[in-house]
Amino acid sequence: MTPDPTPGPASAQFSARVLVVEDEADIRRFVRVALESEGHEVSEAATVQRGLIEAGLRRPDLVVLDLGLPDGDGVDFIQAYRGWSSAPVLVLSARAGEADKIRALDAGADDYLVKPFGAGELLARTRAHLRRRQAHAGSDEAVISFGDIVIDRARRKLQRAGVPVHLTPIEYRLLLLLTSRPDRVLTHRHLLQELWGPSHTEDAHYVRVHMANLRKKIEADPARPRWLLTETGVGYRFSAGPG
Amino acid sequence: MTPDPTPGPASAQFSARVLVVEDEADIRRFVRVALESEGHEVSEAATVQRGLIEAGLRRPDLVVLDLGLPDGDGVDFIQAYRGWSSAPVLVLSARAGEADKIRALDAGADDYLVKPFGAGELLARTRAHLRRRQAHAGSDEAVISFGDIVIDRARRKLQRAGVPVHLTPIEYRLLLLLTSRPDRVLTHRHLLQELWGPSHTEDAHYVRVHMANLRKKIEADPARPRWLLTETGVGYRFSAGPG
DNA sequence: CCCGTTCTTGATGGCTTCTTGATGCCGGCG
DNA sequence: CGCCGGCATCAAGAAGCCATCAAGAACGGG
Repeated sequence: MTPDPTPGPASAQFSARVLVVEDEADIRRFVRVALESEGHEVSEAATVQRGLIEAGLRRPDLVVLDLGLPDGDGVDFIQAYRGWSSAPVLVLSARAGEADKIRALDAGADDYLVKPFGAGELLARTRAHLRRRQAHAGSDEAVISFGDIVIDRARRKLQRAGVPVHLTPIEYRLLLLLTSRPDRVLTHRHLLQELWGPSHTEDAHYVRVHMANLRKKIEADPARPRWLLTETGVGYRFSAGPG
Repeated sequence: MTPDPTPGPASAQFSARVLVVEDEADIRRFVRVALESEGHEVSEAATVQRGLIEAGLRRPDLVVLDLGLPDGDGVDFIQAYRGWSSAPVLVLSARAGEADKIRALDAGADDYLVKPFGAGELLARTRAHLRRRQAHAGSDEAVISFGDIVIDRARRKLQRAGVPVHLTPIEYRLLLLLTSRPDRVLTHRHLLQELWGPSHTEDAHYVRVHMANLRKKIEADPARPRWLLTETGVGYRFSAGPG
């Protein structure tokens, strides 16, 4: 397929949202600093409870998870999280026993790193997971364009006929979700889950309002959309092709 | 509706083709025995050269790779292999240094296991990689076609003689139900249960109305259907074969 | 603490889809 | 030959879904 044109693997990195679930403040800071040095956007949580809430709110691309948390086992987190997300989970643990590793991996974790660990290895492993995730994530181009619209993902900016157009955070994420899966129908459930988290999968109304606002900004005739099409009773679709 | 496709952890395992590239016969055998105990089909190679040839021939779902090979560095293997395959690569190595790990992971490896390692951890990690791979494989192209009809399940689109045809949600689901069981008779009860739930298994009339609408859209002569056949007193059947 | 932006939430009207009843066809059977 | 059960078709009304507007709440920056 598309041969990898990247010269150095590590250089062609992109920025991701990472959630760190860890109760020890020192380690949390160590991990945060390391991840931020790669340009990632880091959020933190110190408990299982809080971790699941943050995960629902921030929708991270990757989770770094400590197994020993004050309010429960990290494996509980994984099982709950896997109920609605498939983002990679990298486990940190002081326990080096094989049984612990197997339990975490079989619960749905993707990697297991024993403390103490080096920042270099942590970052290399996150790169490996994010790289794989990105490879599967449809169009990963930095710039998407259609009609007179140009989306610059790196700068998070959108132009229409050369004129900058402002999108609110939800509008932007909604547009990216749709454009990154051209021609696919994304169900209300799916969109709600991605944008609002697993607890709001019923409020289809949210999507309609924001879709209307988005259409006003990028469609020539919002009442008869050319790009953002409605699939009645199902969801929405970004129609890429010409005509 | 559609249940979460993620199966249980270790239980719902499946058999995969695995290539082991390793020069030490003892370790090769150790790894082979472990993998075969999980039901995988194992092939072996002892050199980079031979490994690439085997990979081309066997098209493995996963590669277990030793870094220290007689005819070259395992990283060479990864780089060459990544040119045409994205199957997960799990590296085995006696070298525990961080620099070695980073180099292998950034070259395209997915995991790095330091010797000596336990069979349990090796298997848990392969399960993690294969599980992820399979989750993504679920979105493979599912295209059904018969006569001048093409159903693109991924895009939820239907074409007739190249012309897009719009189906309502119920029509679409009805058609999928029938086409997914070619030549089998689906009873009224069964169809009603699938489309309307267990509380409407008596209203056979619903099915007739929607079947009529569906036939109008995909049959050349709706009065004398070629694909969606009536089994009087029983239900309906999708007739796949020619003639 | 104030102000502007963004999100949520409710109301309304238009449109699509589904349901439901009426009607007619066909084949089997008395 | 006429009746009857199962089926196809049609069309009207009901129900559900969608677009849009607007007001108030929540949020974040200065």
